[in-house]
Amino acid sequence: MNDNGSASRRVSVDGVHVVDKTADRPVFKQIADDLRIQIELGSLAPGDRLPSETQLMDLYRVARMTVRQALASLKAEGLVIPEHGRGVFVRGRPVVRRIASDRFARRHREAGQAAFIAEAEGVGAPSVDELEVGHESATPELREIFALPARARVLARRRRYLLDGQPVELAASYVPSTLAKGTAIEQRHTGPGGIYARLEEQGHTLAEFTEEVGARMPSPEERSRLRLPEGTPVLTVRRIAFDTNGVAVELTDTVKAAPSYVLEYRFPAM
Amino acid sequence: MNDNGSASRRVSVDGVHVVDKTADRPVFKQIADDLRIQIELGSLAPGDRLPSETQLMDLYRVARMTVRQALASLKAEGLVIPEHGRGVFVRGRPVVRRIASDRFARRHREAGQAAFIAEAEGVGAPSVDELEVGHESATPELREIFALPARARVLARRRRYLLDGQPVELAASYVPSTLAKGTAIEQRHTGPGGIYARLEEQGHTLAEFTEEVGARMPSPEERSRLRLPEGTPVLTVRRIAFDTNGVAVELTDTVKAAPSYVLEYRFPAM
DNA sequence: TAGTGGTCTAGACCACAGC
DNA sequence: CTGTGGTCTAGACCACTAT
Repeated sequence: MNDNGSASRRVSVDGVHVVDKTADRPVFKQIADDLRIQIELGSLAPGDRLPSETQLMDLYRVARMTVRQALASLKAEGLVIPEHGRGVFVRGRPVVRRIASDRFARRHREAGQAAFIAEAEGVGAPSVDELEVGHESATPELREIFALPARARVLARRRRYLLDGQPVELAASYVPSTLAKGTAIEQRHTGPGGIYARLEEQGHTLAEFTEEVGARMPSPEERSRLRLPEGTPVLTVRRIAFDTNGVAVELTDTVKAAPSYVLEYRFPAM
Repeated sequence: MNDNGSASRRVSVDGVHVVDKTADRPVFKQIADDLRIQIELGSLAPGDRLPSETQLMDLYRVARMTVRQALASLKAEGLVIPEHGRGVFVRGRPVVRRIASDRFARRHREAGQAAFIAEAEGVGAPSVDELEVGHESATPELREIFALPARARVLARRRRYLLDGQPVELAASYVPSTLAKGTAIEQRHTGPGGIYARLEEQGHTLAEFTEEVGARMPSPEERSRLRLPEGTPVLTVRRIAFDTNGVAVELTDTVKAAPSYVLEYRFPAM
């Protein structure tokens, strides 16, 4: 577990947790290890407050910046969350939302449900926020995916999804302007079944979706829009819808708070 | 982009990048913003060295810890990588490995290729490392998935995968001991086609896989085993193999360095 | 040897939460 | 008001890299 084999020792002498200041392993890492072990073993349970920085200074006989460096490690690992003026708390297990890959099944569209609504079923009250709809010039990447000529335009729909008022997902959808013109896709409300239902009405029967899943750290803007604590990565999903001619007709990029989501896929062993 | 609207200003006076120490936005965030913008705009390109901490102290007229806090933000975002004694460098775009969901197709097994080998095709020289094989008692979670009685045991295979000598993935596979007993699954080398081929030989024809994809920050142990720089999340994939009776016969948990991987899935629009 | 980042100290003042 | 974490300063010594 330790990089160099010199384990941190949890020795208590007169209430002082002794750290070995001469060891190869930095003191702040020893303190972080010590606290991490207590979290993993449950003596510091989810929701519990860690000792205050002042208390930790006394406990380990170190300067405040050393304590803060140990806490910074735990924040970066996503184990604790600091709350200004209140304390540092052990992060609770997030409520995991399982998202199954049948969320785009035609039966949902026919039932008038857009994908996010189908996902949210039974989980909470879904809503949409910060909706921006407009035509814009296609990036080179989008032009390639949609096989569009130079200077082509796309209809972009950017929005934030909320569940019970909490932001959970950022999404940006793109449809070639030529396909969107004159349809409800250009409207704020796309109608029952969402974009996909409107595309099918226009004769673009959908045949297949592809999804590319990745993960990374959020930008500061994404962190604030999703109200993410420090040390929380995001899952990115790029979904492309293809019609029966194998032509890409729609692309959606989504960004989700990672530890709160699990994406489920199933495929035959063929 | 800014939390409070007070933009950081890149004003250069006598070579000093002025930050507003009275602004609401903390100085270290203003410095981080400044550097982030230069990275995003390309005036600091991937592989470039940032100004040294000493230079940044002079540039912004702040104490060293303030500079270090700004750099710590950029590290946590995964934008830069510090190298002791050399400098802080802009992280290059990682080589993305696309992993398609046909990697478990029977044709690969029949061609004698295990999944990781099929994945690595054309990417580099794959190898396996730190292989541990042994029977152990099943966790409650595994007992539930495999529908095993209390005190049941599983065969566990833990290993690290390398590509061109670089660690890229940690994996742990589990098969109920009753299914693995007496087969090559208990051996270090499972033979052509891997575990799945052996299970099918035993009459457990595979029908379906499910995968659950998530992301989180790595533990210190995972960071060191995957040689991950700070600020790098991991993708977690749990795959379960079901036989034609709908019974779970194998489970594999994998942990991959996130920004280097994209998982691809495709499914019909039905 | 000089320059770099890594660790640590001992202070200071501030903003926020809760009594 | 007290206690909490957030920010910042001005030093110090160390370990690593490159020359």
